[in-house]
Amino acid sequence: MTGRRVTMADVARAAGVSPTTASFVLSGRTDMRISESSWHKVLEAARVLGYRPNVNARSLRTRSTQTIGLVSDSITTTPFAGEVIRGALDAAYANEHLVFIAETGGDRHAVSGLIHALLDRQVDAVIFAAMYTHYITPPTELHGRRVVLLNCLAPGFDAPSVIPDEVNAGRVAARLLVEAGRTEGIWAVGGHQALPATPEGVFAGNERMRGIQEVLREAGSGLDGVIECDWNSEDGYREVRRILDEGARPRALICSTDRISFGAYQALAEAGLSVPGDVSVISFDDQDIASWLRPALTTLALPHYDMGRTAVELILGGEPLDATVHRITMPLRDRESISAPGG
Amino acid sequence: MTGRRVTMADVARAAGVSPTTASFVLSGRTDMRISESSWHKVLEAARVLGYRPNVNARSLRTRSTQTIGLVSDSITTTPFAGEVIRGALDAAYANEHLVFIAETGGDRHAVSGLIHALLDRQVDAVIFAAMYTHYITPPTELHGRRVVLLNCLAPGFDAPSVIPDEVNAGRVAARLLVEAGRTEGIWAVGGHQALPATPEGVFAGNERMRGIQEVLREAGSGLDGVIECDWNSEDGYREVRRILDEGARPRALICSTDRISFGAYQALAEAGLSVPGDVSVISFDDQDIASWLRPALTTLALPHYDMGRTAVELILGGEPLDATVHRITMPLRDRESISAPGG
DNA sequence: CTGAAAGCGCTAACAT
DNA sequence: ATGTTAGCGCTTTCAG
Repeated sequence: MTGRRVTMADVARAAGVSPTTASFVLSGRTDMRISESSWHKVLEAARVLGYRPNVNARSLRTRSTQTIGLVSDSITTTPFAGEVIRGALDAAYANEHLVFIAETGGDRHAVSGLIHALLDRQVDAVIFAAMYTHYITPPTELHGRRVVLLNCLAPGFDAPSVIPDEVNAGRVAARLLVEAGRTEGIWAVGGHQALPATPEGVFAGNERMRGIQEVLREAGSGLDGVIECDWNSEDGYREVRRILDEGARPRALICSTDRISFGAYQALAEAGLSVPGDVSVISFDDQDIASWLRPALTTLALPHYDMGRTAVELILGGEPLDATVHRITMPLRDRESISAPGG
Repeated sequence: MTGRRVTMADVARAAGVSPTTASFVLSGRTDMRISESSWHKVLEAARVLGYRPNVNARSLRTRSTQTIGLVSDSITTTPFAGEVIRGALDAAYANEHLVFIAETGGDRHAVSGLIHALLDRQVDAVIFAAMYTHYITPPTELHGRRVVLLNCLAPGFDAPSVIPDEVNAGRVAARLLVEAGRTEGIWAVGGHQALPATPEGVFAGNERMRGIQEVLREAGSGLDGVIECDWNSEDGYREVRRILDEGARPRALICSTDRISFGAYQALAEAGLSVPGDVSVISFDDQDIASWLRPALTTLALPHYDMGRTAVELILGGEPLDATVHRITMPLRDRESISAPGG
């Protein structure tokens, strides 16, 4: 764009050496021996002329563009999307790569078009990311390519997956309650996310519930109730209000998302119930709002930054990309919404 | 990546024509006349072989990579970042372009490195974006290049800027209050954002205040007080609580961000004041939380999607990029936090 | 209407 | 230790 760039030929000419020599010193290769003086002359000429390599031209020979594509259904709209992008960007930049971001908006047709657009620009690999943790069947355009799956699983497809460790997050949540002495009156709000409206193959809820049940069982406890509802603040409010109205007296709420917790806080407040004394709340996600709530919400953070970073590191790590599933730890944000009963 | 791609030479050979002919039909050019039969043979061969052009190789001759770079200080972390990216992506894809996203994290050194990385890959243009609406001085690497400034202004730098129309948003906010009969007891929380800690050159607050003052003056009204504080929920809570404790009796709050409004709601609730009856609240930004609050928050939305889209459209629109400032309308989200006094 | 040939900026055999 | 040359996949002038 704008103005002819100085080429390697320009540098070679200015330095009084052949393009070959210039190429060797500029790409810092040592397998061909170059004299001190040539070395210096080339570097100096490059500096003076402000030489910069044309990565695309180079890639024509080397078949590597130092470029990664990240396609997703709607990653930029989701609250944490920025974090996976940021993780990916950081890891890429640390390895002198750049990343194309592409978003399909869930449109099957756009998926194909975007992947082609990426491939046409010779990306070294593509990260295929999903907004919800769920099972997918990767587009055929991706078969046989260097791919990493992000926040989704594709059994039978030969590529690594990077997903949050939901099972363990469930365990940590339950353990926290048990350690606080909250072993009865425990309700799970949001549950398995097993609703008619829920897209096929969503499994985050199931995994969390598995971890939760496992720990509660070991502690000789269990769930008083599981409310299957959508993972938003409105449903959180409505459903918690409903069970309260129906006479339930929960002592602890395990909310599937911070949005549900937000709604739950409102319903609890209206019923004159205090958090964490009357009802303790443990949540998942760690959206911004979790720290704004009063009392601040204890929650297990979706490790989106680490997921983005890990995906890129797998690609650039040099290891072959096999179908391993990488479960990324969901860190506990221990805040103020859990206490001993009445405490 | 993986497996040799089929080249145009392959297509030409399969179709029994020269590379030239293949090139002409595959790029759909009509200035050279090609026979019906050659035309058809080439297309058919391309289809059968699954030919896809190598955009990078092509760009070597055409000097266009159909690629845009978007650099920002920390766009991915900011709540709406996703929206500007999404706007940019949509506009780019509609024109068969792809976009590199790069983030500097505010590090001066990284700015230079990232812009070089972008330029080395021959992007057709770069969008330089800022998290806060403020004045900047563009990095020297960008001088003389095709550039669009996003959410920032750089007087003297020859590139268009795309920013939110804050002045008019201020007018709309004030007008709403006046129309609801809220002409006294109006406080601005957040104000000009003129704090010691605020980075130099931030001007969104100033512009809003200008619009607000202008309309209130015309209505024979004015502000009872302006609270300069940070634009977050904690400060919103603390400052509103403070003026309440000091005996102020506000009838309307103009909050600089939804986060401030969130804090204000808490302080108001604690003081037993109802929204919108006792105190009406008008806000700016339209974060997710605005619609979750009860009553839902009336706010002027930061037009991030449109800003991203506009920036790309300027680049691809064919018009030369002059130093025009494009002010994008901030749409009103008219919800439930404003009413007539006592209403 | 079509093809041969040069060249975009760079790398890599192969000579020297 | 360095230069010559070919070629990556594509476009484009110029001949035919």
